[in-house]
Amino acid sequence: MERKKFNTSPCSIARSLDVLGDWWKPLILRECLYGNARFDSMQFWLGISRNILTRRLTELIDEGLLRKQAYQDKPVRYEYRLTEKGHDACQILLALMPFGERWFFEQGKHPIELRDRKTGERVVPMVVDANTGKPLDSRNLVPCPGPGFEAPHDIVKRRFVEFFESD
Amino acid sequence: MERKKFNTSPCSIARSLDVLGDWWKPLILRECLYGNARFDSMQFWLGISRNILTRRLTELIDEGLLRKQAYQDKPVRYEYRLTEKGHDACQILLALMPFGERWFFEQGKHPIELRDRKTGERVVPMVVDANTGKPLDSRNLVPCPGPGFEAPHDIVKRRFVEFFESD
DNA sequence: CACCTTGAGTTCTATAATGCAACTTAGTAT
DNA sequence: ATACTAAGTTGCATTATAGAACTCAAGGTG
Repeated sequence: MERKKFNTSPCSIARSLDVLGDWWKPLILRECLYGNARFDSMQFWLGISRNILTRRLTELIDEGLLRKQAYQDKPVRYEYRLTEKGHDACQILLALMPFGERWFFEQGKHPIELRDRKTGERVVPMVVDANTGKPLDSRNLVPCPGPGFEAPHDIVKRRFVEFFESD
Repeated sequence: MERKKFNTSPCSIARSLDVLGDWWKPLILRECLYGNARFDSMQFWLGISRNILTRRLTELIDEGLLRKQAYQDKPVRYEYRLTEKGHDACQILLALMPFGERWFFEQGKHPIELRDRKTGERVVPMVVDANTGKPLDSRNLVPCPGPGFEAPHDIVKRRFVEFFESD
């Protein structure tokens, strides 16, 4: 059966996952972010099958995260570059880093770190509240219907009753 | 063929994806975060197949993101709760939200928003640099070998030459 | 000129994962 | 005695994935 789609789900997380929710796509974006933008090179460093890489690249282009650009003619050769949307998606990669560093490597033994391109200063991604600048703890958060919430009332009620009754 | 594993990759992103990199696991975590912690209810709201849900839940438990807890005996019934690691993984869900809101919903028409459990204040996740508190733009970042980087020198060189030559 | 190499894909095949529906099991309610 | 609920299992048809081999166009080499 075909994979379930989330592109009509009333949830930002689900819709984002529809575009990014597999193992390869975020890693392909990582390679683009790292400046490794060509087919064979990506294939080598990722260890991905070539047919799968082809498919993922066209999906990422269709979804607007990458664009294909020729870097030479005769023979024409392409590289894949991040669009603005693609760069925005990299925020999610940045959020993956501290989680991975914390749980899968010894303290202070992370294999790769980020630096500012100009200053060379170390950069450590962290998720905060945009309004207060304070770190977020998911234990203190509750989901609420936003301005775009549309659903039959009984469903809403059922859903949010469930949200709030459980603690 | 069996899915490729990234759990030995020297990359925090790849290792994180090994645990979270599919469509369902982050959504299951979302349901737990939203307080929707029981099998049938999850299955209903997610629209996931029951056998897949079973498998994903046991994987999430094995990976230490969830724990199974009985909420009644006779008959014994369970709910799934986030561990500390699971709550930490929710940071990634938080990072998915602004991306989804920006690219898949009209401005100001997001269906769900987060509020502080105590104050009720709206909370908007954002990825910043932990040191400066400034927002991060992936265009200004370069990856560098970290303290835990271990690889034959020629590989390192090839890899990072590629990193820096581009652009 | 015949052959090799490079970059970027396609095609083919065996194995694994997914979605769907139906079935199980233990205890409770009518 | 039958129905219902929660939490799964089982079986089956359809897809997706990994891996390897093949294609194609252009340039370089002996």
